[in-house]
Amino acid sequence: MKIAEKKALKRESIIQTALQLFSTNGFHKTTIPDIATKLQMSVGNLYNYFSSKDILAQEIIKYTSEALGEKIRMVNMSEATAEDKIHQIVTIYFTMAEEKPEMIEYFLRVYLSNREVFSDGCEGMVCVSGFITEIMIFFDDCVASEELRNQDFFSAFGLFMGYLGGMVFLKGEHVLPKEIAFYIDDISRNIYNALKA
Amino acid sequence: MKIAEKKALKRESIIQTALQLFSTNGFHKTTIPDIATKLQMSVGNLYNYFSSKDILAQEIIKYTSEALGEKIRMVNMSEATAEDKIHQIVTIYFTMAEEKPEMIEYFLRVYLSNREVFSDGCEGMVCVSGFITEIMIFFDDCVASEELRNQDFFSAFGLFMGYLGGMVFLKGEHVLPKEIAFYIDDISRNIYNALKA
Amino acid sequence: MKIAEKKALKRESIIQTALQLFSTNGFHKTTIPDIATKLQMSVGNLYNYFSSKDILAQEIIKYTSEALGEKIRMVNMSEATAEDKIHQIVTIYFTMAEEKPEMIEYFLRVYLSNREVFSDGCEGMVCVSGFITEIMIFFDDCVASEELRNQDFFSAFGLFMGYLGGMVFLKGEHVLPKEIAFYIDDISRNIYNALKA
Amino acid sequence: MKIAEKKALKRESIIQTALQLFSTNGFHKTTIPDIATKLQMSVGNLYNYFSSKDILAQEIIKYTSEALGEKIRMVNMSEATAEDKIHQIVTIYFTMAEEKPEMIEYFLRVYLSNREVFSDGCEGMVCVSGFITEIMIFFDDCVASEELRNQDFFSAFGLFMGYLGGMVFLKGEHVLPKEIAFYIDDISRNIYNALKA
DNA sequence: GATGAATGAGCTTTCATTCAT
DNA sequence: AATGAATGAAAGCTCATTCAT
Repeated sequence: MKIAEKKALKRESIIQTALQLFSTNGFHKTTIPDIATKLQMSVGNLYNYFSSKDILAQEIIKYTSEALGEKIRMVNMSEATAEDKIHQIVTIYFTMAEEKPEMIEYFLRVYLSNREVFSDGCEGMVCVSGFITEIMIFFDDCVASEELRNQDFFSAFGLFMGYLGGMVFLKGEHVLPKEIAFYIDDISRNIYNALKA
Repeated sequence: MKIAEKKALKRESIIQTALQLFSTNGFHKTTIPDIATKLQMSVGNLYNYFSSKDILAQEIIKYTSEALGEKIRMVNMSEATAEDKIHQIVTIYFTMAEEKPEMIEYFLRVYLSNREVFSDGCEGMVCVSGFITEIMIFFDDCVASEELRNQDFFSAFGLFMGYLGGMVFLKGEHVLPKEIAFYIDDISRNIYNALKA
Repeated sequence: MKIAEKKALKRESIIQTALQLFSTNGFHKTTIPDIATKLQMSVGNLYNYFSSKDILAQEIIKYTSEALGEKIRMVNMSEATAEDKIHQIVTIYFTMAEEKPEMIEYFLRVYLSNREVFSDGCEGMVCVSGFITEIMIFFDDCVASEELRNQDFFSAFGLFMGYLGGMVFLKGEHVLPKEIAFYIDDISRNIYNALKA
Repeated sequence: MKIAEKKALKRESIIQTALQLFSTNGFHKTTIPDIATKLQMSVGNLYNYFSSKDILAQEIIKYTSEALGEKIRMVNMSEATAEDKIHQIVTIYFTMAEEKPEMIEYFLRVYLSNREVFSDGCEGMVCVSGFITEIMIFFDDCVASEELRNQDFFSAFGLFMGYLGGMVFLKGEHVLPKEIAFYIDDISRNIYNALKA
């Protein structure tokens, strides 16, 4: 294996470990030594891969947003109806919340709330554009096919992002009386009703 | 003025100042000296009112939840239609986000994301019950009058809380192309469509 | 009751409460508010009786030394043999350690170890002279009657004070396998053997 | 020199410096910055060696107890009479009080009196077992050879520890009219008389 | 005499980052 | 590339003492 490849692999393993720790314990409660220890790596070497804790946090949000966006791209490329696509997106989101909760939790507990960490380097929403772009494509397509009502994109985006994020937050607080998967149908239907033409 | 009254007033002024600083700069980036300085008060004296930074944060979320819940109680007590009530709630929320943004931001940037701060003392959602209870009453009433479809409460609650919170988050990120008030009608309509019978 | 009397009574109740708290929790771990609270008294008022925490600690050691000295004075005034007097003193000391352990513990845990507190006001051993004086009289009497060997007073005093204090320390550490009273005979005998003519 | 060796050396130099400061100024009056400054070391780095001030205090008592125990082990291994061994132990103790007073003072002024510091980690007397064990061996040997009277170990241990400690305390208070060495013969004789068969 | 809110210096501890090896 | 000892500023919190009421 080439050196560059090995480096890329290690870079990704750092991202994944840090992602998990940040999500679970919070950005400020996770220390660089914590991350290094879990990786069985020295702190000094970690700094060879990411030049600061903030930069690391920013790379994680890009990575996560890209991963989520990629899944939604599949939906966009399919020939399904709007109603069906909504159901698929909700399913993807909640499945991820079940199987890789750290990704969604990172949005909620790290990105959302540590403005100062992301202000230099993630202005606007550039670091989450991977995800937003796909939602935008989905929405535009369905408006073009006259399945969804034409309205300001952010009204629709806020619904998706806020609703799904909110449910995962409630899950994280252990206040949901049922498994998150139970809500997929209800929520898909609510979203479709809200947006349909 | 009685001493007890003066103490209560000072207590509230601490809550309001801390609320603003926590919302703006984040919980971990706001120090006790920051709060004391802004209040022209000594650090030691602040601890005569709140025994720790965490306790202060918890008292703030209770205070905020109560204040928001009270406004929604007005709506619940009115004789309006479901569609109208939704519009009123959205208006209240966005008006508050415009006029007292720190309250909503506190939910998003402090309460939502610093689990460890609220885990001892705000288990479940007891510290935000003031707000949740009113949303629950609103929803139950409208289901009873057959204006809204009967479904799991959390599916509906997640929609409200998540959607509105999401929009305010986007506002805070300065990515919304229009004033937040502009979205009131669209969003009310979306929510009503999502939930109507 | 005269005002002066009331004041004296309150003064003594402060001494006793502070004595107990200092002995149990240590000088530095006991706060003035702790003492005031236990006395149901305001901190401000406590300062009307003792002008500082250090002064209070000094008054306590004088009080304690006086109380202990008084008991030994009884022994000195009796007509008993040296061997008997030693037994009586040991009994007094261990009985006190059982019934009012805070007095002995105060010697061990407060007076012994917080030099800086007693350096201004209790130089030499003036604050414990009440106790020392009586031991000195006891020793001189028994030497005069040729029951005890004549030797440097401090060699004898160190034996008494150190031995008895050491046993009470061991008691406080819960390492003694028996009740402290069990050791009275052994220890009296050891001391008598050590000092007898 | 290996890194591990250098670390061990530094660890010991911290122990010695802290030992001296704690003994002289008391545990609560000695701050971590005081210790770091004297070592020309940063505060943060000191915490790389000892995870808290309490832990440091505990390591010191173990170290001191071990050092003292080792000297007494020499006596135990010699073929001397009981009377002679007592004289040797007293000499060792007083010589140390003269030459390395901080070790003895640490027992008296730090270990003896700051119970809360040692309660978690030094329960019973485990942290001073190095010293106690040797005294126990000395006593058992001399009882076995019928030179000393058989009695409860703690009666004998309290005599040694308390008497010697008491004398060093008096020395520290500057109330002894003579050098401490002057008392060696008297005290050895008193102890021997107290314990002999 | 009595109150307790107020002060603020000072404490222990943490942690992102650097750099000699 | 890899190590981890070292730095030091800054955090949360405490508490003896004062003083207006």
